[in-house]
Amino acid sequence: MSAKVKTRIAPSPTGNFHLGTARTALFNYLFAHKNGGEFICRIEDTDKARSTKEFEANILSSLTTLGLTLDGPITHQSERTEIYKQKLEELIKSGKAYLSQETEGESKEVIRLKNPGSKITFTDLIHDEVTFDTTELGDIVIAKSVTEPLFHLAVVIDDAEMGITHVIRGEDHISNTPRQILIQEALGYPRPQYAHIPLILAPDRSKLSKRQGATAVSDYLAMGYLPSALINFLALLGWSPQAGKEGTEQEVFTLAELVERFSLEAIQKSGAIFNLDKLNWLNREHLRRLSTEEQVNYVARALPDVDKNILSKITPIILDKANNLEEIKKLKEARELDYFFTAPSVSKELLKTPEHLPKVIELLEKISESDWNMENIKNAVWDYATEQGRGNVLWPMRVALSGREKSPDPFTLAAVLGKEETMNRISLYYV
RNA sequence: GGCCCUAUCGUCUAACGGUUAGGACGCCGGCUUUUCAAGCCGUUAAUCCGGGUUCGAUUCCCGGUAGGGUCACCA
Repeated sequence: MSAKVKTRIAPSPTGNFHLGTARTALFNYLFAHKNGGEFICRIEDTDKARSTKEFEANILSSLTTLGLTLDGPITHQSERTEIYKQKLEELIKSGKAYLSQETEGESKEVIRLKNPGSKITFTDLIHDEVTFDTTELGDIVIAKSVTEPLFHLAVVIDDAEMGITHVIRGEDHISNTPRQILIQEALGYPRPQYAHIPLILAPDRSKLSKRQGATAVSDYLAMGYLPSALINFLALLGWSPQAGKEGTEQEVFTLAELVERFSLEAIQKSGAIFNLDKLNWLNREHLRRLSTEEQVNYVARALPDVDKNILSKITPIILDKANNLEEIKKLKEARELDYFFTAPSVSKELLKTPEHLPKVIELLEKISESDWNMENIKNAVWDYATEQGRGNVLWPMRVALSGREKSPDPFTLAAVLGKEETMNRISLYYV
């Protein structure tokens, strides 16, 4: 009989929710759900000096926004000193740990674990057998005092007491594992299954840090990356849906679809570089899958001052040009969107062949207000444009409307601007 | 430096020991109802090196090299 699968994410609130932690959380979530188990969160706030409530709030809200729901209450290590104290006393009583008088620096007492000094081999679900010689570790410090447990001790006690069956965490913890197993054995706890996932790397293959740019999930959320896109991207970083005979070449997934396909076997052994190009592509893909209303609301986040009616007309055009909110803001700052709101002033040179404009006006005049749409506008000028050379007619028409060398096509522009505004703008250059 | 982990296109990755080494992003090129973008199509591009084992190694073993992680009274 095997116990029900239970996984956890154990962030310490000493910084905003990191991309790497998010991916670890995702893999824990996917594994638990795939196996009908539970996924929970434990806040590791034993370092009172560095932990803050603000960071904790950032971590929790990021988790929620990403859709990584928890299957149990959130626990705080700071509230569990009683159990640590009890276990610590137990260890000391049995002689497995002892009070050690430190002579270096200020002299005071800490609690050390008596290290039997053996080789420890554990099975890692991703790396297979891993062996460490623990002799060189010495007697490790497990607490500053009976009421001040250190990381390794707290982790071991909590994982065991909370019934964690699978410890899925970053590879940076792989060398911590033997010392935790030592504590585990002293306490008589069973050993959970371990899976150490490779790290996320910066483009220069170094550890992803603030130096190379944003590392917090909340930063990416603020830049307009959709939670679903972020999840999708993180999943593909180190895990492959192509592996195995059930493999697929599909790349765009929802969280539910990821749960369906996930397996630890398909996780890569080596580190993966964070590739912004791919994230942008995925964000676009997820943006396209949003409903029209959701898309308009999305664009509104970057253009809060724009009238809703206009916004709903230009949303498809904007989403054609931008991958995220930042890019939309840039379009606005570069005045690329101005022609949607105010008539441009256009130089005669840019119009190239304005002599065709009178005819264009004549043709457009025949369309009634109620029939004013892209299809009809195009039909109205198309034959004339084809006859005169399309560029000769379409170019000045488009430039009169946008004032720009580059812009959406004239039919789209005219439809968005409406009949009156379109006629006014073109009439300005009536020769 | 000790210990540990890792090594397929630029990047993310696929390939029961037998494949023209596949897909995706990006790049480059082409197509389209002017331009830009989008879209569609296509091209370019990889098994770190050296030894084994084998009829046959991307795949298994050993060594080297390179990269990463870790060596706290942080987590």
